Amino acid sequence: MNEFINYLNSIVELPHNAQEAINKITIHREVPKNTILLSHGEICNEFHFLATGLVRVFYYKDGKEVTAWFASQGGIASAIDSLFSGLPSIYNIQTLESSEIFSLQYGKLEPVFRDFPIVERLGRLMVTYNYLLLDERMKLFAFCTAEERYERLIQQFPDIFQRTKLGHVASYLGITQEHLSRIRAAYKNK
Amino acid sequence: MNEFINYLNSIVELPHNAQEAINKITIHREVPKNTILLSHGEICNEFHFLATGLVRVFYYKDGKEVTAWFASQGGIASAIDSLFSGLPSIYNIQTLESSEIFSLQYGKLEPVFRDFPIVERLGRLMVTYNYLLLDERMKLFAFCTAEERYERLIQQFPDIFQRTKLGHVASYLGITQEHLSRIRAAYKNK
DNA sequence: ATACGATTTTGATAAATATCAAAGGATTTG
DNA sequence: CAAATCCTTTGATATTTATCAAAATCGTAT
Repeated sequence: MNEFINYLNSIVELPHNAQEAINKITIHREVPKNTILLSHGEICNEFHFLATGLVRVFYYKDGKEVTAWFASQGGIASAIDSLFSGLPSIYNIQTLESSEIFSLQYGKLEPVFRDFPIVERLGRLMVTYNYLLLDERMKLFAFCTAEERYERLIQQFPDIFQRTKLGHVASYLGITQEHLSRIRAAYKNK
Repeated sequence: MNEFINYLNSIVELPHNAQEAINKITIHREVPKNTILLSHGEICNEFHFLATGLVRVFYYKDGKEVTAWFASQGGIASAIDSLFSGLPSIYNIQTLESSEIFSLQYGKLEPVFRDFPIVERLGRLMVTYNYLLLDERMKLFAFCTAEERYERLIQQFPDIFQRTKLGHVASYLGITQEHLSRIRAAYKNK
């Protein structure tokens, strides 16, 4: 039993042989800081569970990097556009800290789904949960100001500014680095 | 066989008995225009497939209605926050046209999942597909201007302006009605 | 057709955010 | 430790979008 299986079990309790089957198609490794796990244009066929560390998922818009997602301890990251479609991804995945990662090879999951319907359910619940997260984020963008988004972020991820550069966070919030810097400055005087 | 089962079959081919089981927990009805299918604060336990018509999913932000989603022919609509969590929803669902709707009673799905693992897969793929849709929408908001969002919308949903009021569309695009009106005006001179 | 209510557009102004440039601070490296 | 590089902040200005108010348009019921 490892952190990844632990995590999966917390969503749906898996029988031992299903755990084994998943372990067999999972790669466990320590990845140094600033490693590119996926470059855009490539096909993504794994998803990553972070036992420790920090990664970002980002894409390019008009030549600039835009952070789509951060994942840290206990979080997952992948290029879902490609993972789910089999087409090349627009996303890049990069470690921002040295990270201990469990990478599940999605392409090898099919027989596991077939042998263990419970894993199909696990997959459904995981996507569902992440849908809700994205829905939250969506609402935040659709009708909240940059400042409200900032507040929410530091609440959910208090140490993010200590762990990565401002520019990465700014694009995650959908604003420029300068604007984020000013929001933070205004915040200190409260 | 009906439109709803047809739709499900297009995602995953279902054996006949699974189709039956789903049909048994699905309500088929014609709903008049402007009907509220769900009010915020209620628990949502069904999701709706639109054979014809148009609905919007919306919530309140600072007293104002914000459209989160439109669904028309062949689309689905529900208050996913509640459907997936069992908690009261923040969303409202309203028909904008008289609509022919298949409403699947989500709470009765559990035994169907158990009897037919293929339905579990169907569920996973449906959530997955909708995750990708939401991801698209998210990217559109995170780093595209209102005008780019407008362009994308008329491309995907050319007749939306004929079918509902401007205000509903504006909040879907994350802008005010006035601003949307001006974008449209600027567009005509092209 | 006319009048009413609802919806959309237009106008003036204000607020939020971006852009570009430069100045400060950190951090790394020789 | 100093130089070089990278990152963050600050300043000035421009653009985008919101707000509030009024005018124009549309749809519908008389």
